[in-house]
Order: sequence, then structure tokens, then C-alpha cells
Amino acid sequence: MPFKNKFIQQRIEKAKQLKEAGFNPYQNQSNKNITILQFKDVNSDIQTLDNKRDENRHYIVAGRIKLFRIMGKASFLKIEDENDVLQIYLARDNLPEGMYNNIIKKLIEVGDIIEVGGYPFVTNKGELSLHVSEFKLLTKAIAPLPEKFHGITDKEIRYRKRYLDLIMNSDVRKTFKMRSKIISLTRRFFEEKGFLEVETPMMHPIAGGANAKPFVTHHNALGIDRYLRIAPELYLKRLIVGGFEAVFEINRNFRNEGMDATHNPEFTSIEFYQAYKTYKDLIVLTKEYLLYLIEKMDLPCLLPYGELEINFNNFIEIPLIESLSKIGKVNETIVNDKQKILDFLKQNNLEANQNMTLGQLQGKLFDEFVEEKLIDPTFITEYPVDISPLARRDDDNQDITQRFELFIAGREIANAFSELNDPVDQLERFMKQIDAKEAGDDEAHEMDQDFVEALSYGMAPTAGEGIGIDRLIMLLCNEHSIRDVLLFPAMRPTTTENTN
RNA sequence: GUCUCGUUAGCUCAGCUGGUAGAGCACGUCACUUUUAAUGAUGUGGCCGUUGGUUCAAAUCCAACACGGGACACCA
Repeated sequence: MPFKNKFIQQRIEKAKQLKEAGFNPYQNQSNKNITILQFKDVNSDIQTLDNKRDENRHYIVAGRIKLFRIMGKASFLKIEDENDVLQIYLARDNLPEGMYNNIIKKLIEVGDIIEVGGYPFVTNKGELSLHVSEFKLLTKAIAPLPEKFHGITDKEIRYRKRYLDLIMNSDVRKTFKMRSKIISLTRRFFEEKGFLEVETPMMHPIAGGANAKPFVTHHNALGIDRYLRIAPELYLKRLIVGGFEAVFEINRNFRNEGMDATHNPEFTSIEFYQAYKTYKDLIVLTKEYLLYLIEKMDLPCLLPYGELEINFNNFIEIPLIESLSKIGKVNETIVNDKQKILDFLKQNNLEANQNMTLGQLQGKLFDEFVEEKLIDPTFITEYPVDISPLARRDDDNQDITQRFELFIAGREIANAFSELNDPVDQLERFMKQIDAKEAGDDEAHEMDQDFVEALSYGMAPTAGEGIGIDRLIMLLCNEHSIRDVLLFPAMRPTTTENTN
């Protein structure tokens, strides 16, 4: 039963009284002619005037009432629009007969959206305000806002009812404006570099391009299942085959896996592919991209992140094996010997078994001893082949791949490699994945014959990279949960939502 | 999936070793024409997450469940 709350009932009654008094509580139109930010900018000189006011200026601003201080025949209100808060001054004698006593004092309250016209002045306490002579209610809020001082802190309510969070916490609005700007700048950066933005399917007949469990949906007309995409990779590479030489896509991926501070079932990534380039070119491009964001976002190169400080003047590049000893402090004599690694892991009470390959064990060492220590942006290169199923082998060393991952603040941000473009090799790797699938690995790739066929027509040597946009935004916005950079993070339905 | 903490008024939170439910904000009424979380007076407002158990008696103790936070695990 909606609206049964007594406060809501009370406010519905006020809306009714407003209607009866001839004021539509849900107006269709506003005469707002300036934002609060602009108002403050244009009138910053009022301080210096003799009377600290200029009655010849006239502005109409609009916003939501956040504070309402009634002091008898006059009131101070704070109204908020998208970017700022403005104090307005209402006095009985400056408003039409009866408006102040019968309408504003009785029927208007915190949460309502109003429009006010008047002239700028500075109060005794020095605050630039609007001296109101015209008042109009635009929208009546029948639900009361949360407490004015503490606002809303319950994370569950903040995520489920993001609109309330946005009303009450202007910092949250700031974060999402930053998010929008980062995505916009990303688009501009790649366009300026000559990349073409493309859109590839979100519903795939085969869930490919990554190892992950997909969501399944059904196409009624065709009578077949489709998978929400887990990665756009295989489609973007088809476009390189087709002759586009640099493409990128910023969009959602869907993975049917766990949720935590860095995972949401749908997340945004950018993937980009450039023909006639290698992963080494992408290291250069990635550095340039990150510095571009830092500069355009007006962020410091010594970026604070929680307790950490990330130095964007200190890009590090180091091969994985070297990082094990130099950063992970694992003895050099251990890192290339399978049995010694197994013993070492056992000594440190870490799980490992004899079936793991040398490459997998090196990966394990990296995860345990190196990853969390990579605070400044670090490109880890020369990944072992066994843990890089999609990357091209190095021509000079068949055990390693032409690949890097970028880590910042102990977290993986990007993954890139020179792409495998040998169709026969690709076919063989798909076959191996099918074997793995039949052996019970439900995250193994499925065969994508059409992709193999595409490669058979020849794909120019190409380098490709994926960057987790949400995690990058977390870094730049100093947020520590992915939910705080997603407007509507995935939540379990509530009981009432279930019954719907 | 495991561990852990939490769920009390619209919001923010108290409520101790069980004994008829508390505050601030908001809201109602009154006063107040330069306030800054305005102030003063006064009043209304609770399925104490849900279900069960122990007890003469449960917001409080126990169990299960639901939802959430945090950590860990899983996840290229």
C-alpha cells in the first residue's frame, strides 16, 4: 500500500489545499533564467556595493528546498539545483498579499521544488542571497526528505534508491559527473588518435572473447537462446579483418559471477584494436591516455587513493618473472624451477598442486607476492604462454607471450596483447577449450567457427587492449567500491520487489 | 560459498546483566523581519527485519530465515 505513511498523507493534504487555493502543485513550465552557479558568478561584485544589493538586477532561479528557516514574518531558505546551493530571503511584505502567511508558511516545506524571482543582496553575515519578490511552487514533494544534517548514510538505501542519495549527497553527484566526464574524454582521446567508435552485438550466439559464465536469454521469434556478451573481442577483431585499422567500443559486458567491491554483473569496459601495431605500442598509448585523463580532469600526478598515493610520473615496466624477485622478493633461484616454487608455496601455507604448470605457478607467485605491491602504474610484460590463451607468442621466446597487464594501486586495470592471427593456431586453441569444457570447465571458450573463418581471410598484425572503466573511475574518483561508481549497482530484490 | 558485524519513528542514532519504547532532525500548534544544522515553548509519531523457541515477562537471551555492510574465497 503506497502513501500510507502519515507524513505522506499530511503532504498530500497540503497539495490538495494548494490546488483549492488555485496553485497547481505540479507545474508544467518554469521561467528559470539562470543557474545558481551562474547567479553567484554574475553577482560576485555585490559585496563591494554600498548597500550590498542591486535592486535593478532581477533573476529567476529554481531548485529544491533543502533548508527552511521561518523567523516570523521573514524566512531564509536554501535551495539547491544541480551544481550549487543558494540562500533565498522571503519576507511577507515583499510578496503578494496572503502568499507568505497562507501559502508559503503553511503549505511549502523542505523537499518541494520552487522557482523564485528577485534581486541579489548580501546578508549581514556576508552571504550572497536572493531577495525574493516572486514565488512559485513547481513541484510538491509528498515524501519527506531524510534528515537535513546527517542525510542518508544507510548504504542499502543509497544503492537501492539512488535518487534519494543524489538528492541528499552532493558528493555523489560529483562522482557521477566525473564518471561521465572520464567516459567522454576517453571517447575523445581515441577519436583524436584516429580510432573509429563501433557498436557490436550485446546478444551473442556464442559467449566468446573471455573465460566467464554468461547470462542466457531467449529469442522467441527464432526459438533460440542468446548470451549476453562477456566481451566484444571477437567481433572487434572481425572488423579488423574487414579492413578497419583502429576501432574501439565502450560498452557493457555481462558476467554471471560473484559480486563484491570490484565486481558487478554488468560492467563497462573499453576495448580497442589497432592494426599494424604491437603490445609495445599499446604501452605507449596507454601511458598517454592515463596522463591525458589526469590532465583533463585537473587531477594531480601524485594522486591520493585512500591511504595510498599513486605517482603518475612513475610508470614502471617489468617482465613478470623479473617482478617476482625484484618486487615480490622471491629468491631468483626459485622462480624458474617448478619444484622449488611448489616447496616455496608450501612453506608459505599457500595452496598448489603438482598438476600446475610452471607458468601457472609463476602466475600464482605473482598473485600472492607481487600484485598488491604494484601501487604506481606498472606494466607487467612477458606473460607465460600457459596463462595467456589468447595472446600471440613472442617470436624469439616461445614460452612467453607479447602481452602486458597494467596494475595500479594493487589492482588490475588493463590487459593487452598482440593478437593471435594464425587461423590454424586459433582453431587448435578453440579445440583445446572444447576439451576443457567437456572435462567440466564451464567457463571454457566455445568454438566460434565463423571467427576462425574470418581469421582465415587474414587479419593484419594487430594489438588489442581492454580497460575496466569502472575500476579506472574508482581510482580517479578515490572510491573503493564499484557500487559507488555505478548509478544503479546490482542488488538482490527486496521481498516486495519479488512479489511483483 | 565461508567468516563477521548490522537491521529500533520518515532520517541519524541511544536503549547495559530481560521488567509497559528514548533523543535529535523532520512533522503539527504557538512566538519571532538578517538566519547559517536558526532559536524558544508544546504536541503527534513504533508489527524494535520476519518466524519460531526459552521465560511469569523478550527490542534485549537462543535458533532459523530475509536483506545489507565489511573481509576472505571463487572468477580472464
